[in-house]
Amino acid sequence: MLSERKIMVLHAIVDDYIRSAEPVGSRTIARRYNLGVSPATIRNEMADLEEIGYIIQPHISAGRIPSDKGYRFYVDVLMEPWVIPEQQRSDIQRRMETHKHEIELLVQEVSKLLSVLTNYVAVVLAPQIDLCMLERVQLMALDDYRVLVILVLHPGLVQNRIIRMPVKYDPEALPKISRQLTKRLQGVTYRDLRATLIKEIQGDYGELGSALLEVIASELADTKQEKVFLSGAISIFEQPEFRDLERAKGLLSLLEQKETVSNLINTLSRYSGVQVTIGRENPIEEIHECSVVTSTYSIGGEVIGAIGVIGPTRMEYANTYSVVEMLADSISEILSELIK
Amino acid sequence: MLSERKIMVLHAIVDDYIRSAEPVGSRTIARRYNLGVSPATIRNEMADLEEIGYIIQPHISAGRIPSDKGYRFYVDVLMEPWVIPEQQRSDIQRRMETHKHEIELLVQEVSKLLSVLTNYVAVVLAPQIDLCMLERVQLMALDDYRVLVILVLHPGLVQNRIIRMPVKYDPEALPKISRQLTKRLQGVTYRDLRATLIKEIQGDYGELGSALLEVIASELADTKQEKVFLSGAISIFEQPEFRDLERAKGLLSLLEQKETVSNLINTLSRYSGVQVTIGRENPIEEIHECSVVTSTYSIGGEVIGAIGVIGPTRMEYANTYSVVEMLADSISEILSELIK
DNA sequence: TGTTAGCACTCTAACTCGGCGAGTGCTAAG
DNA sequence: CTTAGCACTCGCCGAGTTAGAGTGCTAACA
Repeated sequence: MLSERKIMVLHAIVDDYIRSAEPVGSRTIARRYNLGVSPATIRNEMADLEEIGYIIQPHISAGRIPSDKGYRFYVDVLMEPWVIPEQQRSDIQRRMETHKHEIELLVQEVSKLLSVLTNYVAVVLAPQIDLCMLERVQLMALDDYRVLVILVLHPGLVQNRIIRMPVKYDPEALPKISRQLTKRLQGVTYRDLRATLIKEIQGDYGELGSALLEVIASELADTKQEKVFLSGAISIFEQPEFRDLERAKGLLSLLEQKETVSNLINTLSRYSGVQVTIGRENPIEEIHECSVVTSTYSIGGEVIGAIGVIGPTRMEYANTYSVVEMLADSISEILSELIK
Repeated sequence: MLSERKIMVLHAIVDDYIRSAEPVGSRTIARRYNLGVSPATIRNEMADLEEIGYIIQPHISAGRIPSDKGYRFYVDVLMEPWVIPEQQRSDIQRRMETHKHEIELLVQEVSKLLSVLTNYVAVVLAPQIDLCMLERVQLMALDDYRVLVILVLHPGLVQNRIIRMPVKYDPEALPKISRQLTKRLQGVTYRDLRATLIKEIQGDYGELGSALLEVIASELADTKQEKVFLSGAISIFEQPEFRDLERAKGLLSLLEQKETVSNLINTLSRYSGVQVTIGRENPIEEIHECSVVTSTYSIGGEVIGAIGVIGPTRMEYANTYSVVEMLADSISEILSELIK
């Protein structure tokens, strides 16, 4: 549909604009990317490209910039994958390995890496326990009143909570109740745990057991909000498009709403593989001038979290794409290794 | 040393400047705070106040603004404590109670409250486990290779980690080793845990025990960095002094360095009670134009964390002071309640 | 029919400049 | 000691100007 030359012109415009953040004029293209034609010819091509909506003229006496549609074409068709140098790859691997012992540290490290490697805002959603299935329940006596409840969830995540019984209890009874609970609750997702517990209160756990269940159920937070790790929020100030304070403020205040960010990344990474969402394709108005590159990561094949990068639509798509892809893969690998 | 009237003038300047962020002129003071004298008289007083360093003239044709020394005098002498309305007090209590079941959520909530109530940047350091003493060690078999290690620390904090043994092990042996370890490690601080473990490897834990100790020691993160919860970073844009992008950037990039922030708050909150640090009194250059109000919180009398607020030197000191004081007290109370 | 040079035109960004207003310090009188 | 009066300083704001970049159109050329 597009002539070879139009594609080359579009490619040149996108590349140049990503690099310089300045509207690209016909003369610049003729000079810098030698297409073998004069500026006048390029002007004609640009007029056509504008007509079909791939590029935009901010004002009449300026060059052109890509539209969302133009970026989309670039990402889908033109972009050449960027290969991360082996050296850097192993650096990254090494830095992640260092933190593999504690999931939160690992996730935080990934977030830092993402922002450093891309120079955009990085978002990492910590492994989501909501849909994890319970593998084991263990109750442990701490003292006359307090009990430590340990919940081991399927792909190797552990939750614990100290609860306080209203009356003294018999520590001897705990192992049996633990076994019973494990049997009953195995396979229940964390999300459904509370409801299930409430049903089970009527079960044959004895007086202590029922009391325990009641306390545990009441102590479990109703909805467990997903943890979000942000890095590089400051980097938006490096982008000329956020030199305008109002716009920067808009994005920053969005980023402070962890839940919104978490929902956003979850929504955008719905499909497997790396997803690129450009400008107005985004569901949130505040980032209609941003693009988001996301991917999911998994433990042992189960998708359990997501990572993403938020930057201006004028983003280094190729580079960002590769980095997101690689980090998502790495984190999956390391986490999966842990539970083997 | 200062005449009554000079104090009134200084008070007026600080109050007005905190409110308006505009240099305060003699006429304004005469009009707004009826001291019963004319602008000319006030000008003379202002000239004196400037001479002894309490106020500053940004440029010759502007009014005066307080200097760090002026703010210091205000905080130490003039400031009238702000009483938080009972209604608000109970609102806060209620919001905190909601999250008391999970320490991290609680801490995060406090951070949000701090920033909302003060309109400045809030920092909350999560309970520091480094100096907590071990109360109990419990090993739990997960499968043929993996062991769940649970460390219960003194004032009711729990750490856990899954470790993977290089060879199959005998789950039956775990309870005994748990008991032994608990006995030996009781009272050791988390910080010293690793070193102590390495020493203990030679102990009489049997082959499995020694192997376990070795793995645990190697899996414990060397230095546990303190968790920092920030809120309201966006609020700095509400402050006219940060309308200048460069300055805002400076502060924001400082805030992204969690470790620096954590050290800062730790240093400033060294003494008990609410501490106010003004402008150049701060150890970090980036916040020489900011003031920091901090306090510590504790569990059962042991100081275990700190909270703080960072804002421009032109800060609502009275209000901020009270809010920091109250939230620090509340969090101590709730946490102490938990371990009773 | 496609390409190119030339040219008039448009629009923005940056700069200059003068006037306005707020506030001061000084002086002299009360 | 206080105050009115006054000359002076300086930052801010808006208007006007200029330079520069880029365009679209037209006409000539291959």
